Amino acid sequence: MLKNTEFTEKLRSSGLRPTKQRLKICEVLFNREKTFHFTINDLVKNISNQLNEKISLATVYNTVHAFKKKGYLKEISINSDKSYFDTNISNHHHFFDEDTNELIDCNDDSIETPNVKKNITGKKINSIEVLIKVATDNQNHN
Amino acid sequence: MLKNTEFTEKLRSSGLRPTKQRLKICEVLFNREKTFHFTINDLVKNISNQLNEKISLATVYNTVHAFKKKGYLKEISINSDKSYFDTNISNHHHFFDEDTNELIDCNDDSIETPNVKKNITGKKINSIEVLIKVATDNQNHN
DNA sequence: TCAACAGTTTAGAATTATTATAATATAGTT
DNA sequence: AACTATATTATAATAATTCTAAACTGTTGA
Ligand SMILES: [Mn+2]
Ligand SMILES: [Mn+2]
Ligand SMILES: [Zn+2]
Ligand SMILES: [Zn+2]
Repeated sequence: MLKNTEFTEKLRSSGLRPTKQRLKICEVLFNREKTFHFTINDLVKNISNQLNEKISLATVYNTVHAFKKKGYLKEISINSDKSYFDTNISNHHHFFDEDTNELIDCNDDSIETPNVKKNITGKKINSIEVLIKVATDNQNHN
Repeated sequence: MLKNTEFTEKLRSSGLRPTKQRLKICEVLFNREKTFHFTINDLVKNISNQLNEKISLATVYNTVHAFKKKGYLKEISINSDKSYFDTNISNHHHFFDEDTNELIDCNDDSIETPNVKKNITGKKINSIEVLIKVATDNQNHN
């Protein structure tokens, strides 16, 4: 549970001005026990629920992208409809529940990061991510 | 190299009427030595290049989704901008070159499908896919 | 053979996530 | 306080995708 002044410091130290919009978004995103996944729309709803003031949609996009660039968020693409963001910035993998559209972190005891035996020449590996799609086992034969 | 009559049979056997649009799309997608990845826009361009007639965008979308539903194509989400489709329907993994936005199949000697040690209760695993993002190793410190 | 009908194609409109614009406001600095 | 770079905002623009509803076509069975 970071305080407001700590967010201020964190933002300033990464070259982002601690505006009241950014501080509020920090509260919503990082004042939590557990990490979580969200869409921009989820975040906009959370902001108007948990806080009195409104933050413009453009600012929410700007801030999320700024936080991603600074490494405070990760972006996850499951389908082309919308982007998911993750406050868990550690290297980890995901289950995606196709029934509920829910994204769930894999623990280390669920799966291990696979070993890349041959990489593409001249390229650096930026990330290795496993996505496990699951659904209820109802045998649909359409 | 399948012939037109073979595509006709394939379509009919999966409950899709072999219209001339679908047969043309089959030619463009499946009359190849190697599998490949494409976007809807790529496919539309290929159609107007390789063939005389034009197929409406709505039909291209309809057909690609129908083929995906029948298991003749796979959809891959790398970023939220657009969907990629894959004529390689086998279980395999991908490199994504962030410099060129190119999607490249992993061979079995590049990576092995990771083992899922614990699945979510009551759910069936539909797919396990690894995505390796690579880029040129130029040390950008912005 | 051919009428009937379900399935398909199509142009264009609608939807939706995201990005761009450009005017206004604010934070940090002197 | 004044200055300047940054940030916010409402709104417009963009772009991928889906929807609509009218016209067309493949299949079937009388
Ligand atoms: Mn889709
Ligand atoms: Mn994006
Ligand atoms: Zn996660
Ligand atoms: Zn592939």
